[in-house]
Amino acid sequence: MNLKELATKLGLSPTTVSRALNGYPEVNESTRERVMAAAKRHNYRPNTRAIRLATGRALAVGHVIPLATRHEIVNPIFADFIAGAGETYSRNGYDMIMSVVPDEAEEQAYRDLKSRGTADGVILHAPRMNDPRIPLLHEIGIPFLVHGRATGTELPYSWVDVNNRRAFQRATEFLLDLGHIRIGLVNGLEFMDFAIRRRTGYVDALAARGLPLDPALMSSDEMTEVSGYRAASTMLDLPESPTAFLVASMISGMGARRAIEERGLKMGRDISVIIHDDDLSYMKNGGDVPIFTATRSSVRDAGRIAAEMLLGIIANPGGQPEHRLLEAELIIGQSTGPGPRSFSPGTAPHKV
Amino acid sequence: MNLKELATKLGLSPTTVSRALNGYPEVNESTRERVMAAAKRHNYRPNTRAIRLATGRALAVGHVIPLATRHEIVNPIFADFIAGAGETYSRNGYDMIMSVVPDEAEEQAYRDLKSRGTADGVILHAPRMNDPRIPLLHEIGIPFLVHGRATGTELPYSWVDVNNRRAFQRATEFLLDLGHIRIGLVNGLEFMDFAIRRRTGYVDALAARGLPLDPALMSSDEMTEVSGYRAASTMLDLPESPTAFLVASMISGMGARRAIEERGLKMGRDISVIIHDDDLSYMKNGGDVPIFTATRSSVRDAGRIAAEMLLGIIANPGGQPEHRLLEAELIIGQSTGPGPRSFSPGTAPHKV
DNA sequence: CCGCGAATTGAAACCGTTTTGGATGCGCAC
DNA sequence: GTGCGCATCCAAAACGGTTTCAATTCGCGG
Repeated sequence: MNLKELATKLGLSPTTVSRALNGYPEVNESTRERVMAAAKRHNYRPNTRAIRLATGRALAVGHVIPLATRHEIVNPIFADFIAGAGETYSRNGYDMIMSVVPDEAEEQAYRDLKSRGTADGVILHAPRMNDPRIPLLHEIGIPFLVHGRATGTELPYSWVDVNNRRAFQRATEFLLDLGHIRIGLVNGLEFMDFAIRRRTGYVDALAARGLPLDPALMSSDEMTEVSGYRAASTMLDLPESPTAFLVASMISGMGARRAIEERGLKMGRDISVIIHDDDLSYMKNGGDVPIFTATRSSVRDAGRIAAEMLLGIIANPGGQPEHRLLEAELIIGQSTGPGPRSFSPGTAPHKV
Repeated sequence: MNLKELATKLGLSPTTVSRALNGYPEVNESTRERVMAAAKRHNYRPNTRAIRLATGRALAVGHVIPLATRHEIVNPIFADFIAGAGETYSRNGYDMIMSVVPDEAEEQAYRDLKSRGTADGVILHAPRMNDPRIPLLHEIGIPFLVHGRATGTELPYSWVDVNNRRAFQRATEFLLDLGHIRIGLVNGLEFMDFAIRRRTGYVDALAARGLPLDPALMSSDEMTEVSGYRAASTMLDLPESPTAFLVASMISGMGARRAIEERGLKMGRDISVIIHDDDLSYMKNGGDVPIFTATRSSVRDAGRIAAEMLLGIIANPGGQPEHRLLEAELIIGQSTGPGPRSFSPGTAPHKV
């Protein structure tokens, strides 16, 4: 059942039927009702392919995923981000199209999205420092929104990001307030923008209290269980081992916990741990009582917001770049407790 | 730059240019070369929207993801499956479109995919027992392929699946051969088809050795760290606790390990653990020496295969349903060791 | 020299919508 | 009665390709 058939069935022209269905004002209310009713009765769905061609819009948003050596980093949070964004797209009648391409084909993938008219806009994932994709997308001239930010990029662009620096700064302060002095940082790979910012937050917090930085207490690697375990193990075996950890993800946090427990220590009592929790639907940080104390920010919400912002940009391409900085909550769980300083007499705890 | 412009620039008709580019035989070789060169020079990309309308094909495959209460189950493996499938789509010039919809809108989502012409076929994820979506897709008349199988469904359908029953049967036998008699099953939710089959494998292996089933040693829940921990803890606290576990996923395996280590036991020495490993790119089971002994089957490969099969079905809609059963490997890691039986004199170990 | 088939090209229809640019009829003010 | 504005509808032209059907040219056998 297509528009023309529906029109003849109604004794109307396709023009009128189209206008009636799309809510144009120049059609008689009674006609409109008749059309609507007939459309529903024959359950007519307009052919998307024709709409796209006629309107010149793709009614779709693209996500390019390089099949990269290192894209594992994105993966765990990817599903949730997609879920949030996809929800928004569906609600607005947009399709979400995902291009999984070999690393070296990423640029071409973006170009094709534009030149073949497959997508009206794209979301850029996992930005790195000086990310070359941002100038690229500018050059191509396709509306886009970045999930995260790219340190070092001068060109303007719209983004949504978690305040990673602030989150890790607060987490560090929290540990310091608890009396911890030696705090290990188990960070993600530091060419990723978010990891750089988290490190900055950690460094700033220590500096603000006049505490020295110890390179031995700062590690950076993929956020897997194994690498979390390794980093924590190494630090725990130091002569002056840390009494607390700041860990970049839930998964690496589980590795850190393993290292701790393997040494007969108890997390939350002997060693404090704070993780960053993306609030993934399949990886909940406990129930009402969180297992880990965490800086939490829902990546699914971020996806929703990102999609909304991008649709806004698509609708109004000329506008100013928009930014949205999401604050992470500090969730107190069972993995943190007082540190050595809180017991030393004469040392007053810092004010919060 | 569109076809018509390119044609005038070449002094040819759009017809000829189209044919030249699409490899039709009735065009002079020298003309074809001229056209190809010009197309490359002006880097002409045919407009996908127009192609779709003209050919009546969507050149896209749909994945419907219900934003469900329980779809967490799919999530962790979803990213990898998608990566595999998406790779295949890209190579074949197909788009992957994902519809994230509220639970109750799932049926409508499939109908729309067909009636609005957005997709040429769909992949059905995470089938349950008597899954109603299989008759639905039949009724709609859209080519589809199921990742997994649906016990209880009589209608024919194409699928790709891991031999879950056999994998868990072998794993159980392996533990039995090691001398374990009391083996705990930490399964996924048993309305999911794969969980049913795994349980069957476990049950069959025990039955084959004439061993009794103990309901207290069989649990079923979501595959999270916490529920793995809970299930293992409960069993370990039984008067007659198990000496080995069969666990449905890497994540719940990490929970089980925590329960074990929390009790001062060592995995691989005191308690054996076998998990199922989907070989997720962001969740590797160790490096050269796997941490967990595991039944392993790459879900990314499954995605690749699924996509290829589906494209085949789309190209040849009349054909017979195709099936592909993937065997899981048994990977020996550090989490398994001899059980109590292997020490009892007079009890010969079973043959493998 | 004519006719025929093969090779090569093109004109025009088509895919199913939207959108432009009228048409038509009617009421109403002058 | 004429002109004008308004409400309502429609024919036809897009959109950018593919595909059908026909035209043209050329070589060659009879």
